[in-house]
Amino acid sequence: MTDFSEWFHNILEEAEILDSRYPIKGMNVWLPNGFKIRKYTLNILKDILDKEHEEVLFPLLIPEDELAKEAIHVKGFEEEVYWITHGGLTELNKKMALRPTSETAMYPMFSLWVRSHTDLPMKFYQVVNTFRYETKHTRPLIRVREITTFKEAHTVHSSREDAQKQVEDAIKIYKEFFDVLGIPYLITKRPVWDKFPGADYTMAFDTLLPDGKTLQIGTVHNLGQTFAKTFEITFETPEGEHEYAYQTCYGLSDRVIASVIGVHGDDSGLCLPPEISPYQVVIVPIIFKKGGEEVIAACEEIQSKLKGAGFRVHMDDRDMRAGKKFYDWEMKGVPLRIELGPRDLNDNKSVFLRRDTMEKISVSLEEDIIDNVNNLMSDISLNMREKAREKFNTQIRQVDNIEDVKESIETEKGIISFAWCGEESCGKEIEEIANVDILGVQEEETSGNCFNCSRDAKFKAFLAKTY
RNA sequence: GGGACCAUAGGGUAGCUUGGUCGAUCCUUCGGGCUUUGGGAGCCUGAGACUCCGGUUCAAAUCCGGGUGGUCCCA
Repeated sequence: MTDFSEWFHNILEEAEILDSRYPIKGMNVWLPNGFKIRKYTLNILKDILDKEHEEVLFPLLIPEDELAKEAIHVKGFEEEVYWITHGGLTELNKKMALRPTSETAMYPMFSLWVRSHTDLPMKFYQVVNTFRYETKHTRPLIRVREITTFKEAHTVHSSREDAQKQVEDAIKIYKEFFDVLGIPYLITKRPVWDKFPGADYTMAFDTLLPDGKTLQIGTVHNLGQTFAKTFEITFETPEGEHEYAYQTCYGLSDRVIASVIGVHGDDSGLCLPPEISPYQVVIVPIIFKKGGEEVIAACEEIQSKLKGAGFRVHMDDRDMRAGKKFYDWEMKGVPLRIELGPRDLNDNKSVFLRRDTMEKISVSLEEDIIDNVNNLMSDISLNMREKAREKFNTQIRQVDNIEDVKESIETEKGIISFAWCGEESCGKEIEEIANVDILGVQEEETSGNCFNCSRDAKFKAFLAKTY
């Protein structure tokens, strides 16, 4: 994978994930295969969220005055809001925004819903499309004008501690989710100048793509009482007082799919975790003129067994050469391929090929195929996760001198950890010198001095080239 | 925020500098036919393109301006 950009662009098309030729910059069409990956991925997330959250759906349009209410927040988005100015030929009295995110759509309603401390906590999420007028270089799934899959959760609490705990819970939820997908991540607290507009602080998940640049794949914000004050979200305490609520919100987007593709993919194409692969098993019958029926019958039997056990199975009986089918399904990232030909049938066996290792395994047809496939699937998941994590870890390294950063990042890319004082002016300086972004900090005990300004180091911090 | 480059069949490209040879090249893809099938088969046959708007010119894929879209670099 010498040029990730090109590889990524090609694989989206070849694996029929999405069609980026839609005639609006930064807007793409989900194709059936991509849509399935998206669907199964969402199912995993929803299963986790549904334990403690309620799913809701808010309107796409936000009236101008609501969007403008929270000054800091709106400032953060003003350059990239799409506006609806007309209804038919009539110019609207009040413009309406296409949501860039839904705080200002939801919170006026929260203000109506939240009355008493007994209403709290409230935990909602929705999966919607959001719009941002990107003027720079867009790229499918990574930087788009229509985020087609924005999963945003919003919670309301009666105390600062509760909100704080929710942030931790949200991080746990996202960890669990990314672990299922085998996507490694670095969790940091974003620097103040890079937090969500209006938030007290922002926790973020970053992963690494094959070109050594980090991709932000999830964020968790503690909103404190900022929005509650703006939108008058108050509750009555047990003592009969009225207090502003405490809020959090956290989100994931299409970038999750981009990271699955980027993190696990290789020169053969996609490599999908079984959990989200549209087909988990593909059966390829090797057919000759003679004996074709027996081979097909044996394949069909395997297929129906596996389908019965709940696997997503496909038998590829297209009229082409077997080799072509092999390349095709490898490119599409199907975790397991089962080949069966007359020779195998004679020996009462079949050939398995696992996509993650490209390892061929001879499997007797007498063994319990369901157990066998089950084990392989969990093995593949596990191996993919570990392989990705290992690779990720080798790309995080510590650098002790600001002088070395620029060269280190340019030659080796990846993520650099360093001791940092935490001062904004110093941070901006580091970003300028090294031509990178500071991802954020981890708040653990740190001794020594800031590697730039030599003041006492307060944090272990991370920097990288980012998307 | 600033700058550079690019746009030719579904995808990837040649042609553009020096306008006419273009009725546009090659690979792939797609349709039909024969033959094949244990790692991208072969042969025959057919389909498919000059981004859009305007300008210069006897003549524009080719030159000029703008729109849209794409790619990259710097802040």
